[in-house]
Amino acid sequence: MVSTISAARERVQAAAERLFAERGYKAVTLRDIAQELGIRQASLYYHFPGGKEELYVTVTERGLQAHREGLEQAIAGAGESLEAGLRAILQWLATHPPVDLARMLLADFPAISEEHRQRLTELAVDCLVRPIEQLLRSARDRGEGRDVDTRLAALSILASAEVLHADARLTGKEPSELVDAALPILLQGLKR
Amino acid sequence: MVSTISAARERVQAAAERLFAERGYKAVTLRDIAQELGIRQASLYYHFPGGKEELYVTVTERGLQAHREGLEQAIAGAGESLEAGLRAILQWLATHPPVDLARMLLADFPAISEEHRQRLTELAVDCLVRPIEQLLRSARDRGEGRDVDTRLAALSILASAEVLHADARLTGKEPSELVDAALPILLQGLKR
DNA sequence: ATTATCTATAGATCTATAGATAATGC
DNA sequence: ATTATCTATAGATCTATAGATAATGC
Repeated sequence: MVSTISAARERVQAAAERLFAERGYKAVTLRDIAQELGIRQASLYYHFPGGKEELYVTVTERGLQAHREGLEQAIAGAGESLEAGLRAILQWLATHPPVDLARMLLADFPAISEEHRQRLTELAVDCLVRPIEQLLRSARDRGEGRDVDTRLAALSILASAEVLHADARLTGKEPSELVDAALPILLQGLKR
Repeated sequence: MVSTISAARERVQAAAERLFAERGYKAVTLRDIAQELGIRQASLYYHFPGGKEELYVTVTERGLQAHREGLEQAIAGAGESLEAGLRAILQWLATHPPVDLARMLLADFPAISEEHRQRLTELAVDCLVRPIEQLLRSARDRGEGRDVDTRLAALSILASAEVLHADARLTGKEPSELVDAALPILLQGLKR
């Protein structure tokens, strides 16, 4: 049998992914992660001999790929309309671990080794920005979307989704409520 | 004479503000700040006896208030049009220390003492979100702006400005170029 | 024998304190 | 005398390693 990924290792990854996504690399200690799991900090080295950096790189890679698949399926499942696609994207992002791309690029990635940094930087763009750009481009090609800088637009959508997390946390509102409120802003803009 | 703020203290604040804004509270060490200034870490305690937290709180407060004034003046100086106001806001944000509101609320503020946390949270909303909301509300009242959730719209604008910093860093583009590209997306939306 | 934990601890890093030093201003 | 630095170092925290322990599976 192909080595099954142990349930314990899986739990470690899930806790680490949530904490790193929320607070970033430096603000999360191995002790925080262990505490969340009810085990000792040193026990994490059984599952991740490479320590904090290996754990961070692993769950970040995994999280980015999950976001890519989630975004692609959300878009695919939403049909042809730009509005439906965008709603599906926001809904996905609002209900999964937050992505603070600016923090990743400016704070988290510079703290890890050169070797991993470069790959993660490319992966982040590939998994997060590209699927959204793709949606915008095909909407534009269909004549449904305006002719905008798709890269910047994708970054704006991502960043907007990120503040939905913060706002939901701060105000206690439901993410799906916020998605409904944010969608028309992105679609139709601020100007009458 | 009212005690002049020493030039040395001012330099410390400037360096700290830049680093904290870029990387966040936990990712910046006092050594980083001192190194930037060409002095020893312990020397920072002469200017900020309260240590790292006092330094962070001071420069964050100051930075937030500078952003409030900058945003208000940018809006006031831009005249009546929503487009001009929004361009002025983006231009200000793109050319001053980045504001990662989500990171502040989820990572930085939870790491400082309860007492300062609450005040900074309110101040952040007051200095960043409120001026932008004000612009959107008065544009709406003039019939120039659409009827959107101004809080969410303001958060989106802020978040978009934040990614401009990251994108400028990553691609080497000029912030003002990015402002010109981002503006129509925010104003007119993604849909045709 | 393998899996998954534990305790104990070394070593690195970081914050913070104490006291010395040098320059400038009265 | 005041201002602004320095060196030295204590104490806390964090990452990482070594080796012990207990449970389960063959």
